[in-house]
Amino acid sequence: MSLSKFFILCVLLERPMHGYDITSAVEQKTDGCCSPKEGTIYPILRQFADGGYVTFYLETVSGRERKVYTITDKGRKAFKIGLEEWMKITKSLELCVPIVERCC
Amino acid sequence: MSLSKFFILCVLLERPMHGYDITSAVEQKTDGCCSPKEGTIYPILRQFADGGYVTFYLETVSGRERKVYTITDKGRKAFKIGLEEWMKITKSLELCVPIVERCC
DNA sequence: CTTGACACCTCGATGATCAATGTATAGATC
DNA sequence: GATCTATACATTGATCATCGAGGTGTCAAG
Repeated sequence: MSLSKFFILCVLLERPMHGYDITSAVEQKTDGCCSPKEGTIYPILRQFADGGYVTFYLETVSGRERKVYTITDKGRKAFKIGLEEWMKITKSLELCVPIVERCC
Repeated sequence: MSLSKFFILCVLLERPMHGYDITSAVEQKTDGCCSPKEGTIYPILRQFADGGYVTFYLETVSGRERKVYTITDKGRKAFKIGLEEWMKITKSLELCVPIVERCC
């Protein structure tokens, strides 16, 4: 799973969101390190919807139509696996912290 | 910085290594989540050498020639920045742990 | 009535990565 | 002594991920 996909699932975990909103949520969440553009997220969201990782419903807010995406159980499980991997890697990365502190 | 680049710098932080060795070190370090292939690491290592992030010397071990790569201060600094970003993201990801524990 | 923010989308180009292949040596196995 | 496996370098074309730029349309502010 790419980082973009991982973080899209991550922000949807908090609350349902529409695509445009997801972009800024991911950027915020990752402190600007991961900021997927529209050309990235819309294809991923369709993939996610096709694969059953998210569902969406249409909403019309002041004349503008939105697709609001909600994460499914399948999506949550996929994210959980990714999260466990992230934390496992974090543990071994923590050993590097004192080394870089010493050198830089 | 891609994850492959990040983890290559990470394993070189521990000790100088030759390319073939880096592959398995990264795979170990990341628990198999990130396992860059030869077609990935050799171009990156050349990029790193060109950019001054690593240096290398030639070594001949039982007839076989090796390039042993050592991380430089510049490489360490670059890794440090990546590591700080990683840890910052980890902090906000930690908020997700109780949520996925509850749901899955 | 134009500009900017919102919200969707697509497409070609670029970049990252993989899978496959090639070269060569050492040492083990048969 | 032929063959196989592991080590070690490297390149190549294919594929996948992502970006940048553009297009559509609405609404509100200036």
